[in-house]
Amino acid sequence: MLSKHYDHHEVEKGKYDEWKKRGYFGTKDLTKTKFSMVIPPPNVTGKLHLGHAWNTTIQDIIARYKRAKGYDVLWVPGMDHAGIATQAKVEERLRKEGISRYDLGREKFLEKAYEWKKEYSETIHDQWKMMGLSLDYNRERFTLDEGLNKAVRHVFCELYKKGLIYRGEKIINWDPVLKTALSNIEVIHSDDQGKFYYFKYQIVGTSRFLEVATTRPETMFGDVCVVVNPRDERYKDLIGKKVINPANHEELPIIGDEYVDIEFGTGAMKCTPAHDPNDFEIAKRHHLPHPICMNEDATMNDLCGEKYVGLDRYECRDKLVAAIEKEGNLIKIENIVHPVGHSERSKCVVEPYLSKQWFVKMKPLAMQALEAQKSENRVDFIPERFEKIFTNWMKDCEDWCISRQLWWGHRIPAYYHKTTGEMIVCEEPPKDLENYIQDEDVLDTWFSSALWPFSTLGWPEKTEDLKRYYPLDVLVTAYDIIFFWVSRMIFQGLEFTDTHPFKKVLIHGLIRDEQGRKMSKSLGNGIDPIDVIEKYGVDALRYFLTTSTSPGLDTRYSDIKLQSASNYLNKIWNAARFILLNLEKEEKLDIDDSKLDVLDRFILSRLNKCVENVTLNMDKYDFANASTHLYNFVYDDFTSWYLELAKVKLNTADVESVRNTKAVLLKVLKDIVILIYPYVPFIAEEIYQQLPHHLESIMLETYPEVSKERYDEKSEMIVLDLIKMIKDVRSYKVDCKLAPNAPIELEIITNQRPLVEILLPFLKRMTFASKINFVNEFKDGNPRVYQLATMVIKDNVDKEKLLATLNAEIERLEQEVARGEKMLSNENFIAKAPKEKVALEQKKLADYKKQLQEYRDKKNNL
RNA sequence: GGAUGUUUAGCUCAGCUGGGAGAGCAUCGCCUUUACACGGCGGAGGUCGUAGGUUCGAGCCCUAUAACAUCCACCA
Repeated sequence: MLSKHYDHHEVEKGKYDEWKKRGYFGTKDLTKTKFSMVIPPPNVTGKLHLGHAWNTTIQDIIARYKRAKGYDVLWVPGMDHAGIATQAKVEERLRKEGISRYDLGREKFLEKAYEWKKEYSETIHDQWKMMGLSLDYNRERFTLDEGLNKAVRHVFCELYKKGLIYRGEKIINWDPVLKTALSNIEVIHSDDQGKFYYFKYQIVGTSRFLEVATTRPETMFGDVCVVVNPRDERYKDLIGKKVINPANHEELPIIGDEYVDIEFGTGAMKCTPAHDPNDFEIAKRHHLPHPICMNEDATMNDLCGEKYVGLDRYECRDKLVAAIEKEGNLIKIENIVHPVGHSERSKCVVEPYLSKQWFVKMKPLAMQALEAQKSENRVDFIPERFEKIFTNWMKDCEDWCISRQLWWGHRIPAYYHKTTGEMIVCEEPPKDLENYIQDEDVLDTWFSSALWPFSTLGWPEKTEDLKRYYPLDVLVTAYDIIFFWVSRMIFQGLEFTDTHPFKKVLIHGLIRDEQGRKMSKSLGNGIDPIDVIEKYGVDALRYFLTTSTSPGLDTRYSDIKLQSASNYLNKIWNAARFILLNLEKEEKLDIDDSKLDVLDRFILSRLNKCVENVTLNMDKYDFANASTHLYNFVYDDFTSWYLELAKVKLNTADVESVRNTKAVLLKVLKDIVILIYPYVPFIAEEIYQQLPHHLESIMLETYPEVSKERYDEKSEMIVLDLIKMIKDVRSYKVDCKLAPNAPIELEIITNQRPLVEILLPFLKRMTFASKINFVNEFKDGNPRVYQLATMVIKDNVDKEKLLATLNAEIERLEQEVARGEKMLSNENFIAKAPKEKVALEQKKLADYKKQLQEYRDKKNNL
């Protein structure tokens, strides 16, 4: 039997292992329609946070819902090796031991990285278990495992053959701390405080100077010219002349190029082709060289002269500016705020850097993806607006730099001949491998993640899983990785599988702290899901995460909402407890339709409408709305009314009625438990196991179906009338400062006496009425009008008070009548509004008028 | 510089194709009624950011505008 209070520790115990052991998480029935998802593989860098909890709970709800709906569900788990992120963590750990990765060498370092992976994948598994995720562990994958490596090599080589992957020397974003290239989206631009240095460049052969401004003086060692706009009247005569670079006193040509903005700065720009993408383009147009002036760690190289070689770029900047100032060539320094790129991982300022890297040519792939959005291969974004974010990015994304100067990752399958230097790109290493050196670089993590929807199913092999489960039905992810991941899966999927990788992508937001700030390590405002689970239970956490949120929007963590979720679960728990206390063990309880009374028909009607609304919203992946419908049903219709009224029924001597009431209670409870089960599987299973005649587990149950024949407007109307009467008596008692259980007498006038008589025992019990009399007219008191009857609460209050309440009621009705008359006297309304709406308003007006008359009569009779 | 989102009760947020403003929490009052005080019952609380427009009718549609948030972007 259920304990008095719901104890999440007790409830959660042992269930997950049991489910897993019995194989409920796997696929089995090939006759069913398939429904497939893959988990967004978490990085093996550390513990999972609330964002992961949110993301995976959504998927688990979908998986559990779809299983209950009769689908053969596949949900593939896995993790991402997270190249840069993990390597940085491992290096950091080594550094604490006083070792660098170079001390270990590639192979030994990778061993350390695998140790790290093993450690954190265990943590992640523990967390998945805690969250109750129904993942199919038999199909778990890792982005660096052998199968996925094969997929990666295949894709690389195919794209290379098609000319969609190339190696080239371009300006890329260089992270000097991690010493690797980055892709454009791994660079975070922020407006930083900086300085704008104005220098004098002496024009050769004259004593005149050209003023040039820069934010990065240290790059002056790599300058090849000064550029002005040929339409700039001030400078156009200078084109072809030369100036002295104040940094190294070398001569620089002055050239003309339309790129330069006449209005900006001094209108004369220094040009550093190897350290700025625009400058690189200019140099290319003018056939100028592109000398590099920094090393990989952003220290100055030997191009910079003895005084500066080996200095860090910022140290060099300060020294150089001081030197130029000493020579009298510094004009001024302005403080400015300008956009500066930072490495997503190391946070350091990225250095635009000329370097030989591998790139994916994006245009053709992007075009294909954009075209597909207009076809049946489209991916539906939920909410829709995220499609625009995706297409806009696709439209003008640049080539994707995929090579990383790291060790932890998929090594690029390119080989260079030791003597000839010839390069070959091939899936399997060349037979005479001893004559070749493999490319040292590894691929961007996202290169392998992009293949995740199909590589996890065995692609490029034509596996049974691939045939049956691909493409996926839905992908669930937060909006912050649309560019990194979603878009890349889409174009790779289209390119290699000829179909969209998933039909729908469900986008959710990010979780913030209670003040609405992002959770971050530096703020120390992160919340560990484990602590929340300990305090409120995983069911409450899951319920909070998926119901107090709006599609696509961020949400705030809220202790209060978790409390509230936990209270709700306790409510269901106790409703179940009450029902089970009233059931005989193993009693066979089927609803006998011929014995249903108006209350039963009422609750079954409401239940079916609830099931309809919940299902509708579950199918739209609108979990907040779905849960609200259920919540309202549980609180209002079920526990506040049917359950309370059923207590009266259970106390009667009519054995058949009692039995049927129990059957209805059980039916409603069971449906509620199954409806809420996808959100809160642990408590649902616990209650379910207490029900008579249950299956082995709630995981094997089928979702309630709507029975429209249970819809019963008349019974609803009748019970709502009863409810209204009860509520009126209750508020009357509060108004009169009477105790809720104070005895009271009621008088009723009705022309539907048989119906009303059925309601009497309930009215009596719920209002604590000592007497209810049917009368033909009221001698005094305030008549209250209902659909079925008119009712007076007998009391001995004085006339004045009665008059006051009558007047208040009359005033309210007058307002209603005025509203209706105004609306209906509007010719345009009559003419243009839908007929049903007009009819409805007319009926309402008539009702109000009738009521008003009754109240006025009563007042006059006083 | 572009783009998107948000703005509704004290707080956090719902409000579905335009047809009488809702929930949770907080607050006030009453109640230990045998499922639940992690509770029940009854209240109070809103010019729906601002200004126009469309419409018989606008929280919802359109146009401006403000504030906040986020994303994208190579201005030296």
